[in-house]
Amino acid sequence: MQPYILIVEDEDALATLLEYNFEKEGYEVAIAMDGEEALVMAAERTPDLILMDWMLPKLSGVEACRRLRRRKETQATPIIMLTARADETDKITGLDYGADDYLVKPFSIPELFARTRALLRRAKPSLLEDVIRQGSIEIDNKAFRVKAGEKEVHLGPTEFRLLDHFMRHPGRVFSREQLLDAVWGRDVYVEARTVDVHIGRLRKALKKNVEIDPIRTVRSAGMPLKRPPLRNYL
Amino acid sequence: MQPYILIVEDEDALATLLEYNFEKEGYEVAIAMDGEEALVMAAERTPDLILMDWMLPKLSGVEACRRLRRRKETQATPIIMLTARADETDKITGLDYGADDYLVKPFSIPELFARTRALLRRAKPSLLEDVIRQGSIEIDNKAFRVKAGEKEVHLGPTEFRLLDHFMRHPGRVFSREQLLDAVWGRDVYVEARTVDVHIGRLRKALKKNVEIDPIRTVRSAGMPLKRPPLRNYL
DNA sequence: ATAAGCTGTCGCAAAACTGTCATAATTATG
DNA sequence: CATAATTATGACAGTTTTGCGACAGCTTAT
Repeated sequence: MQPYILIVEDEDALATLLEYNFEKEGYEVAIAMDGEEALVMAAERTPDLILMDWMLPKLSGVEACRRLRRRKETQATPIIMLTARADETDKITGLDYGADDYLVKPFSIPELFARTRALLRRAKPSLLEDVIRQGSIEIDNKAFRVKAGEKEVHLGPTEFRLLDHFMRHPGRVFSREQLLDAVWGRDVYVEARTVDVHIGRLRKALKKNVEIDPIRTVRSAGMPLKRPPLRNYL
Repeated sequence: MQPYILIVEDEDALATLLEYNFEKEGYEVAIAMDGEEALVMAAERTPDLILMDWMLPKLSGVEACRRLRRRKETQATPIIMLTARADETDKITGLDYGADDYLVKPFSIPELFARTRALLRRAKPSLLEDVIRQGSIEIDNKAFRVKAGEKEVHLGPTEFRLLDHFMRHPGRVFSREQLLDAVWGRDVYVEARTVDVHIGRLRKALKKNVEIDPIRTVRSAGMPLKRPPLRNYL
């Protein structure tokens, strides 16, 4: 499953920016606007990682952090602190507050991702697992293998990446353009219909071992709509 | 449906860049090259959000902004200002000009998206909502799925958009013309009666799993009145 | 150099959707 | 209750879009 991240940030713009980026990266995101809300939300559903601002209304990040540590469920949950002042950083990672890492604003999104992944890898390696399962299909990014049903299936590189993309975004519908962007890469000039061909190849390869077609086609008609999408199932 | 954004920017390169990115992100985009055009276009069709350059030919962004605020339709429309100079920023969000947010050039596209989403969430949350439930019907815009009762229903693109439109405006009555505008798109020439046919198809599709007809017909007369409507029920 | 595996394009057939009409049903009205 | 208005629907012919086999160009392994 996708890692579930709780972002605790009162500044709307930053919260949204983070939410946007994390979601795009494949995380499931929730936002709390202050320390109290954070505690409530964390209690409701234990996050896999918490991203918390140092300064927060109602209940400061420090205090929230401390209380989270007291609860059994969130005791080991990785917490990354965001702080505006570099001179606070020492204290943060100290034993006092129990944050696992910190970033000084402004920070770069890629760096945040890197640290997030690092902590997640340590705390919940399974979440970053290279093996994704979806229904009766299983894809292993590390070993470059795919199993459908029980048997192993051989896919070409492109089909593999395509399947991987679908598996990482279950249930979502993508337009040919989006798939080209995500699977072929931006700035690659390929005919949009080419996607169809590869979808076809992927389907054919999977079909041999799987009953129902895992890929659903969503049609869109001409004029007013701009999305002729293709999507992953379950 | 997709949020409709009006971009007011005279510099062609930037305008195109923005258009490209927003469309890719799933927005419907229109571009105005100067302040006057912006006013005209905003009057023609009220945008869900306006992105406006600070410096514009004919009518400055500031003035355009002010005038937009005077009109009832655009009074609450979120406006993001783009400015080249950081030292102007204070004034922008001040009460004087009424912009809701601003960005200093150069800005990053993700940040622009983030702020856009933030403002839209505040102003029109329903626009960003992916799944809408209404009674026993559920429509998922991300996955392009519709559930009625418990079962999944397959709809053609037009029926899907039609249902989506109804679901987003529960209880409201629309004339055939309004539906054509909203669902088919402006400037599409289709016989008004065609709406009936699609309503029929939609009904038939839903009927299979839902007891009562969720779409109510409201009759009205021809000439003097402009509303022979069809509407969504609860 | 040859074979084998992949890729991106085409083109055509199949399938899915559309918009109109004509006709049946309904609802309003006097 | 009969008539006029309006909407519901089945049928249909025309389009648009997707599925897919065929093919030629490349790259890599042998």
